[in-house]
Amino acid sequence: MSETHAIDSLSQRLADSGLRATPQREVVYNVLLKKRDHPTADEVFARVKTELPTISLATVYNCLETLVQCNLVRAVNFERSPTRYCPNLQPHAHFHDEQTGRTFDIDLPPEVLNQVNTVLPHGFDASSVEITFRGKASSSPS
Amino acid sequence: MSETHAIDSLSQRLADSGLRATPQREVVYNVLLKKRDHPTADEVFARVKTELPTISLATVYNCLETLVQCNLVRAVNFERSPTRYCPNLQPHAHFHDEQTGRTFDIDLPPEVLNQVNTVLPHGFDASSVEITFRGKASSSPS
DNA sequence: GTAGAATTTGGAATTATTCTAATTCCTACT
DNA sequence: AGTAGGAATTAGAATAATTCCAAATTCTAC
Repeated sequence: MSETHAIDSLSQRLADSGLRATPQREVVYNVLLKKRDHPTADEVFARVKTELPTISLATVYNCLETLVQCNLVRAVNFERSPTRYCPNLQPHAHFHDEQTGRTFDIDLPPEVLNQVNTVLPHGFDASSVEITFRGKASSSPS
Repeated sequence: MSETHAIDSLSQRLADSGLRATPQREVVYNVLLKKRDHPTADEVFARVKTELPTISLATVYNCLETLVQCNLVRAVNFERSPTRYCPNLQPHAHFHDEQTGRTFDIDLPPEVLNQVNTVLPHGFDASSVEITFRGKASSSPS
């Protein structure tokens, strides 16, 4: 996928959501496409500034959020909300209810855990896995 | 598992790591065992204060970190480090190299994704799943 | 009992992010 | 072409979560 192509799809996506394709948004998106090392907002800010020296950090945050909303970018460590603690040491996943903010433990059968571990290529040695669902919990146990 | 029992295992675990069993650590741990709703550090602080009114927030953070290190507690939203962004929209997991701090995309075959989704009980409607490995990446591509 | 280490404390500092209000930029309409 | 009104950007202040620090306290071992 050429960069220009990608930018076209950016304009398209933005337009679909009734948003404008601005230079800032384009440069932010390009920066993400060019070096796919999961940069932080600060790192994006630094890279974008070489092309748009007057851009502000707030704009970078705005653009990133816009791109996430348009489904062009994923935020990897969501949850700027505080770290949560749980004493359940059995292998389990978490379900985060987006409406209530509550977090539920979801039992994780060994065979599922095993299969998940098979996706790691040679050379990746995982000491832990975290599986987090997000969505709506309709019937809510305790 | 009775509470007393749990506290015994707490002393044990702490001792194993050459750490002391203090009232603060015990109360923090008990608070986590008593109400398993994945509280934040602030919430733990509030609950602990009813029993130890003079405890400080810094101590709560210290105790929580100690408990996590002793493998008695899991931190659910690790990563107090900044949110990271990636333009890869294919279903994929992430591998976080604890030594270098780098994050790698790990391809996620549909059948694995499907199996992961089967763990959700009735009433949980997930709009997204996040799978994050942590560990050591020995051979490191790109 | 006392030295030395571990722990706790309160407050300051830091970090990531969001808010705010003012300005600039577009777009659509005349 | 000129302008009203909304969208986007900007800089800096504000906030929230967490960590740091230095002093006081508490243990533990001798």
